[in-house]
Amino acid sequence: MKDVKFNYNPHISVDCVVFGFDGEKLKILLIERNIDEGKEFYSDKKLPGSIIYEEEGLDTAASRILTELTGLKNVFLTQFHSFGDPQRSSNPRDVNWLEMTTQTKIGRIVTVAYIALIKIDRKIVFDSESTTAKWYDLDDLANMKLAFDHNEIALKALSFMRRFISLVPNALFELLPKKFTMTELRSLHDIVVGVTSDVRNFQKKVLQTPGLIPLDEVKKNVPHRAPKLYSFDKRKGSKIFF
Amino acid sequence: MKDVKFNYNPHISVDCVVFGFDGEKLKILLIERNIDEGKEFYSDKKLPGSIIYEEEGLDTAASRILTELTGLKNVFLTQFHSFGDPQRSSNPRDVNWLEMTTQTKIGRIVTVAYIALIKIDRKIVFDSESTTAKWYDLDDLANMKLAFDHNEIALKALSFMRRFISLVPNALFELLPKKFTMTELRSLHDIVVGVTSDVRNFQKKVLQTPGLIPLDEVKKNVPHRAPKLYSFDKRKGSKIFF
DNA sequence: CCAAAAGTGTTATCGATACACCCATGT
DNA sequence: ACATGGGTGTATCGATAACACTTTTGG
Repeated sequence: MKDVKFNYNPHISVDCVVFGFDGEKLKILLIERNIDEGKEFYSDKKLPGSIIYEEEGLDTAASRILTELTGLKNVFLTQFHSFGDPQRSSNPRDVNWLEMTTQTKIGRIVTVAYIALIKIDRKIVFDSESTTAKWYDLDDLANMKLAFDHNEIALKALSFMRRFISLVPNALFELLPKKFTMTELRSLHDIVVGVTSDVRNFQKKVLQTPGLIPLDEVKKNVPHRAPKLYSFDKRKGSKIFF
Repeated sequence: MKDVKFNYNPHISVDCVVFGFDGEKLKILLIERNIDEGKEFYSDKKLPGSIIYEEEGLDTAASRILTELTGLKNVFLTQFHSFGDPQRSSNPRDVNWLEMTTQTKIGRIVTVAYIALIKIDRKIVFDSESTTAKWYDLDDLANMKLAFDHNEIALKALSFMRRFISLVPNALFELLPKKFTMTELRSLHDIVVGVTSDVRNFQKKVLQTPGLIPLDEVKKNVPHRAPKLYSFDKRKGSKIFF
């Protein structure tokens, strides 16, 4: 063992990259951060996250964060990567903000990042204890400068999510409302995987999915032929989870 | 922000699950840990790992650990999961050992785990500063009680590795010597993926791999027909890495 | 000459792809 | 009646899977 001191004081945080789908585009949930800089307010965005509590597991921390933020429980949540560049929390604005909100002297932070997939139609409480969250187009990410290295985290989350969906397509249903149309499913799939599927072939394949249930019901209030609704029974779907 | 104290003192470690292949079986590299318990010595095994240094990135820490342990550089190394159960480092034997070797009071530890794939024939320095490492059959893992939650980590590493190889089969070449036979490649592949491939079909597919070079050379000192040798040029292989 | 593993092609089956027209509904 | 998206089947192609005998070498 080298003569190295290990008594510095790092912190561990969990951040969640929360994805949604509004029927047309992929969305990401971001928190607005307002910083009082004396002469003016500075405002930007960040991923939902928190330093983990002393006796808290990582998965537990991630679902706590989501529940505090959105009021939702039983959300699809999976860890995907940890970020520990020593410089990642060195921006003075970030450091000040952290020490203000935590009331603690903060040195280095290692962040364990999670992906969450949520049904955007579930009514969400967006004002937990003075933070506000909003959905943003994923496409706009490139033009936003998020706090810390959250741009990098979100990008990596996106590429992980795409890979994950190709591996476990059933996870797509986490992003759709309980009842959805074939077209919704297909356009979501195509956006995520980055292809344009043939309508008939897509349908053919999807109808073989165990757990997919065609309902005796059509979507209402559409200005054309009403599309059939489907739902998905998780317990019957094959789960190749981790 | 809740009224929660964040000034407890966690530590972050990086552990490496190092895989090798001896021509027949998958191997894992473990470190022998000897604990002086007063009346007797207790000895068990653990994954190679270390608390990260104060100014060290995660990937950097992982390759430092590997270099210190084996003398190897440029090893295939990829992060796969972080472990942060609050109870995971609560075994008194583990705590004592940690505090002895680090000379630091250790509370909770979050571990970022990596997978390494190495060519078992590269000559390896196994005695770095009083630790000894050895290759063990992966099959024997179930019968060994490793330190901390290292059994769990190793198991998860294995399942990650299998999935990873199915996705990026080229990574198999990281486990083979520079020159290898088709049979070696196939049996390695079959062990990892858990199938038994047809000899001819396997050959057909593999020969299409960009970067695979048949050599004008055969393996020597075999008690039967000498098999052809192949090598693999990484730069020409398609890399769907992360 | 015997044992042991290496090397080598063809056929059948299954899954993936390409493709175009009529239908139901709201305005 | 028309505009808009919904719904449906067949034929081709390519990839994967099945399958067995001859060759080389060392002992």
